[in-house]
Amino acid sequence: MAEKQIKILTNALELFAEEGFHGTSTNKIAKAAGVSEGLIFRHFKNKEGLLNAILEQGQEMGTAYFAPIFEMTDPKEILSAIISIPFQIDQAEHKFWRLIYALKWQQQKYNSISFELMFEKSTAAFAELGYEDPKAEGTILEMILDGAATVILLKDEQYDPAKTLNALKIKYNLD
Amino acid sequence: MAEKQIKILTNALELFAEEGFHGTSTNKIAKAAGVSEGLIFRHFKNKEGLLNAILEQGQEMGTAYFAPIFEMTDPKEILSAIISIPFQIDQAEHKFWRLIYALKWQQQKYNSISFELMFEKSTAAFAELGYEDPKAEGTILEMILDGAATVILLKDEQYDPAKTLNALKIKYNLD
Amino acid sequence: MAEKQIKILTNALELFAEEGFHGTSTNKIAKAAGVSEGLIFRHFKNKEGLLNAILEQGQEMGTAYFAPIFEMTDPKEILSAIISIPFQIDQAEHKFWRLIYALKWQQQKYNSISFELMFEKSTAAFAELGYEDPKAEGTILEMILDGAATVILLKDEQYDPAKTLNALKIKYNLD
Amino acid sequence: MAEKQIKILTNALELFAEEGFHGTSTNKIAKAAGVSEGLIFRHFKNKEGLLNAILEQGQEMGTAYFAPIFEMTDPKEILSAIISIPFQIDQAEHKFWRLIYALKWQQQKYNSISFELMFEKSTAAFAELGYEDPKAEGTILEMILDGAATVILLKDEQYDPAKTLNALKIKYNLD
DNA sequence: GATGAATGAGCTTTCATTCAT
DNA sequence: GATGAATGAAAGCTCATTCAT
Repeated sequence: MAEKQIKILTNALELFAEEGFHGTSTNKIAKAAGVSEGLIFRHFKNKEGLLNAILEQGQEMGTAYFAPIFEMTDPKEILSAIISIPFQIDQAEHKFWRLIYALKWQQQKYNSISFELMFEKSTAAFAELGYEDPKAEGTILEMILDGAATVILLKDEQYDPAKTLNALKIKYNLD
Repeated sequence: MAEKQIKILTNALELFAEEGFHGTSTNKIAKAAGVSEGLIFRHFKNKEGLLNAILEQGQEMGTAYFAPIFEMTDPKEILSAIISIPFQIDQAEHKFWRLIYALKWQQQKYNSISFELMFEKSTAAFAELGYEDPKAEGTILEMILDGAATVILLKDEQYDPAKTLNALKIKYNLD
Repeated sequence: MAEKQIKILTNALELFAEEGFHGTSTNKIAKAAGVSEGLIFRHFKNKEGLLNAILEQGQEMGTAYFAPIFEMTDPKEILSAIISIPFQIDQAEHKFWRLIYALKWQQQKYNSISFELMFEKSTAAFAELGYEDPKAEGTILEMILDGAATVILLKDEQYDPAKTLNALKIKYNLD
Repeated sequence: MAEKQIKILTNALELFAEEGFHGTSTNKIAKAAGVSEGLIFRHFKNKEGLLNAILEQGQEMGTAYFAPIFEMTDPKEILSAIISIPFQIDQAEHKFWRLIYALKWQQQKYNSISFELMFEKSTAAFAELGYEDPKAEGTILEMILDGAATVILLKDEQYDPAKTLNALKIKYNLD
């Protein structure tokens, strides 16, 4: 991929994440990337095409988190892994996940299937561990994941990730 | 407040919640409200003024949830009340909260102070109940609230609120 | 004439004079006059009707200056009277004349016939006094009148009217 | 400068001069220039920016008139040169000066400093020539310039420039 | 007479997109 | 590949004007 193409992707990601898809003009992206506005359309055809390119590129990032979990069998290990996901987001991926979560609220189209699968996986794990209402537990875990992502992505500095994750694992007897 | 003014507010809320602030044109709002486009600007001056009017109007709704909690003293009662908040959102308020949560992701300006205060209140309650790391517990509770709101507002039909809330309370010995 | 009607006329005159006809909105006039916007149209039918009302009202002011001159017969007296006109504009009429002169530049429609007549009158006077090129002298006098009005109406404070008028009269042997 | 950019400037100048800044819509300018309306804003950012561009471009025209005068030393030559200025406006510059003079009446912002300097220069010349009240004479000259410009720019056809200028010079013993 | 809600046309401006170079 | 001029549609907003009260 050409250098300028990457610059467009990077800057578009950042702007989309911060100011929303509709709130970001192609003009602004071009200026941020130090590139002519026309070039965006040579590379991506559409503004929406640009968004999709960002999403696809991030897809791999997502499966890197999820794939290993789907191969686990020990329920405690599974839950521990799932619960740790949001706490592992590193600085480089921050903007991408911020975009993913922001898009959730804007349109239905941008909803990954991986999350659904993980929900089922966790419900099964809770069942295996003898929880009374595994489906409710799965829902709660899903909430915790969404909530953890929200807090981590929106107010990073105000909490201690290690301690928080630890307290969470204790709550599920996973420590 | 004039009848048409209310129609504008109601329809704008709905559209903003569904398609985002930037994704909703004043033209679309006017048509949805059965009103001339100019009227929007006579009543609210700005598109942003319209958003603020919606937010201010909803402010009262927010304090209705929070105010009673701030006067409670029993820690278990406090936590139980806080944890129940997202599950009490009724259909009429649904759109409003969807908008509030969507806005969280777009700019810092739209962040209520009530949430911060509630976080402190819950941390104090955890401390009083003898939790080992009250601050971490407070953070987790905040995550659960954010996550519950996310799940409730975005995929209402897929879970059983009563059972989920119950399982949550059990987890905190609040049942 | 009703009190509010006068307020509209006064404020419209002021605003038209300062910011131009097209540069002044009826909304601004209404606010300046402390009156509802609708009232303007009840009294004057049109924005242009309002302008015409101002002009007609000022017409009398104009003839007050010109009428006596048209009855004079002594050429020196005539020229002296004509030349003095712009220096006699008092504060109350200032805004009105500013509007008249500003309108000159905007459309042809607003050109008074009185000026033409005065031009002829002065040319006749110059002829009677034996000036070599009375028509050229008339043109120059017209220029001086226009120029004096321009200076007086646009930078009132920067000159001494008495001395200037005096020097002018000397130049024409009218002292 | 691109061809279309010039077309915009030329047509905007003409329209502004004839119908005023506020009386001319960008739509009308675009149509007159045979250009899309958007292009105006790509090149000039603002409607006001377009006006400024016209003014700046004309600035040079102005200094072409004034610069040589500021270097003269002979008082008679100076006065003669100053007095001739308005009579030298040629057809190509006509519209520009019409705009300049029209703007004088609308806001203070559009007032050139060159005129002030010339006023001082003429006052000094009158003093050197032994006029009794040089400041009053300077004011009168300023009036004549403004008035000449007014007559020339607004009713070009109705007078004989050569004869008028000549009569003026005689009046000042400059012939 | 007077208000202020309401309108629709038109305004300035921005936007995503195209195309010649 | 890359630019930047150019477009047309649509955006947000203002305007003069009308009308029920």
